[in-house]
Amino acid sequence: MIDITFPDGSVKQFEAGITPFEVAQSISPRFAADVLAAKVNGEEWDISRPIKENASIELFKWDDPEGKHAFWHSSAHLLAEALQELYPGVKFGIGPAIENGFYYDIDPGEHKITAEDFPKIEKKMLELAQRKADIVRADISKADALELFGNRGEEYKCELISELEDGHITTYTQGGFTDLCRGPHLPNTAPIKAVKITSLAGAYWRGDEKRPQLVRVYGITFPKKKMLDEYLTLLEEAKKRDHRLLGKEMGLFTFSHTVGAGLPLWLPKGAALRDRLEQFLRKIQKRYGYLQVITPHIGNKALYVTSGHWAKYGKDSFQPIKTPQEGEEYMLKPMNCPHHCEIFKAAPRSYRELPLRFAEFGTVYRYEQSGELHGLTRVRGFTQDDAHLFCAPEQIKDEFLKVMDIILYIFRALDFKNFEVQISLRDPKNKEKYIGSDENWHMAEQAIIEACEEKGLKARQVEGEAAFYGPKLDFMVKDAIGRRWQLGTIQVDYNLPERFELEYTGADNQKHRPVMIHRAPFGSMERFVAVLLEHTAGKLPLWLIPEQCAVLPISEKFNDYAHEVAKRLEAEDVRAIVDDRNEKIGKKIRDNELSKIPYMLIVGEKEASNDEVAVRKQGEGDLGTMKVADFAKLINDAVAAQTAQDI
RNA sequence: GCCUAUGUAGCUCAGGGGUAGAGCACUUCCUUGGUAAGGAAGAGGUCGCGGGUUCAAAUCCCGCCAUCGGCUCCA
Repeated sequence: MIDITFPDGSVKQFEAGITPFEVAQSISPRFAADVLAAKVNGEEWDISRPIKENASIELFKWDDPEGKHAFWHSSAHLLAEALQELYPGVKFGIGPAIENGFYYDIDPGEHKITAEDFPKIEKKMLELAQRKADIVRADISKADALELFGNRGEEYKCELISELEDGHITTYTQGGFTDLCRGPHLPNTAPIKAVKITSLAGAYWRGDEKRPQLVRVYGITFPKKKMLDEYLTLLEEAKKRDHRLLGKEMGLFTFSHTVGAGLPLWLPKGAALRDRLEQFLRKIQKRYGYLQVITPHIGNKALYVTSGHWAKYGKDSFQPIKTPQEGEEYMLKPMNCPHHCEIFKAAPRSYRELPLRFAEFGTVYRYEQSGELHGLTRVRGFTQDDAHLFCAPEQIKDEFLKVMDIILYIFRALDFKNFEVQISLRDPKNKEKYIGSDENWHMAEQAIIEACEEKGLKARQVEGEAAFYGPKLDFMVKDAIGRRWQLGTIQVDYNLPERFELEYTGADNQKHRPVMIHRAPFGSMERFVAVLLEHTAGKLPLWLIPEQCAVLPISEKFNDYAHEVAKRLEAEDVRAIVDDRNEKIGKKIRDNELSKIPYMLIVGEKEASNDEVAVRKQGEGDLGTMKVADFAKLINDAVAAQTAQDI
């Protein structure tokens, strides 16, 4: 007999060799039917795999990420099995579960797979699933594994096997398909009831652009047909929140082939929106002792040679412009930091001035690869809400905490709840990719980790994600369809002060080197607006939205009054438009509801004679009539409440 | 940069070797209305750009550009 410890701490005895599925059955057969995966002593475990010793156990259902993971991982195998049957001779790369579904990378050989083949693949997968084949785990020696996959010409699998440790290699087989795999998996394919192949893409083998490109087949599966339908509906809804669509509909920004790819043009409403965001941040930063500076859009190439950016990113920049006479080289600035370093150097600095915080809405230009461009989230010209804090080493943590306050304040004000915090560390195996001493790297990384702990922020630490000059703390937000984008960022930099030989005089009358912190709470105005649009589905908060209300005259007789109301509202800083089209009031209400304008002010005979407006709130309906001045106050109070800076 | 797909009116899209189509939006007229679509008429496009094949190309072929979804990259 063995002791099985449950997550709540209770212990039950079972025969050695019992499986997690059987443990679940001992609790309730209905529960067992829902269990998809397990962890035994913290190790991922198939629910059909026997437990031989005393162990702690966790059981996962569909609602647990671990449950979905096993479900989709087994689905990836099912996809591979289907592809193997449909396209004999395909070679397999890897096929993991992902956040929403799974994929399998394949080398199709002479076969050509297109989107038209999806229904065929789905049908085959369902047909295979309905055979309810057991998914069987087997230990295999490295030599046997190499032989097994080698005989099938599975060069990619052999490469993976050759890197594995003998004695820790397992395969999983269902039906006629055997895969190199660590598991865990479902006990059989029966629970897979709904299948959708979602897309096809090229993907480099092992993520290396110098290696062959495989075909990545994406799919998603569910235990119920209804769940798939719901998922597809959700996807459709998400597509409507795409900032590229909303930006067009709302008249915020556009692109022009003639101006160039990745170079956004901000339309009047978008520019005004962006300006409001800038003013909002400016006010906060003023409170925090930031000093606004302005620097040119270009800089001498030498500046970037000094900073190290030329060596690192010279090829990825718009190439230098040569002056006609002297042949000097200037670059469109790809970042603001070197300029700000020069501002620091413009005067002798004393420790009494520190921390010195230079802020600038600085527009930068980067030659992003063409395939990378994406709406406003990845562009070639963008404006960072940048600032560089020059401080003494012992001030780092405090400055860091203050920046975190600003970022968290902004996220709160704009109702960003689902952000993730990531500490990006150096890849310890690839130190040559970074510049700066080991000691400085260690100090900076520790400062970030401690600052997060102090703020009680749950941060994910990721090695290899640091900038080449220092570690960073990033605030990531997902877009409408689940892609992660970095917004706010705080980066410690010991490197630039060194390269620019920045110094200040300390209390000891000696020269000291400051530390620099780069930070941008929005990240970039472009990306922030994009993510904001997707999060709000275009229903921006009242203080930001381009048009706060529309005045709707009941008939053309009241157009004059409507325009007068709008004018009076504008005078009170309320943004109003007039819908004086020759349409019935029902039509105007419908159109303005759909355009998500927060308030409609309906004016007819009654209102015109009483100096009133009939207020209708978007999505909520008629609020009754009020004086024009009272409505202006209502809007302005709401705006004041939304932008109150009670930090 | 790489792989796949797409590009027709302001928007959403249909069509397809031989007068360029619809709905919505827009303009004008009728209507003058009270909380989610009143009616009529009109205007609007070298079918992404450049080559080629053809008597004839928006349609077929090639190249380029842009865009979608990924990969790689992201100071």
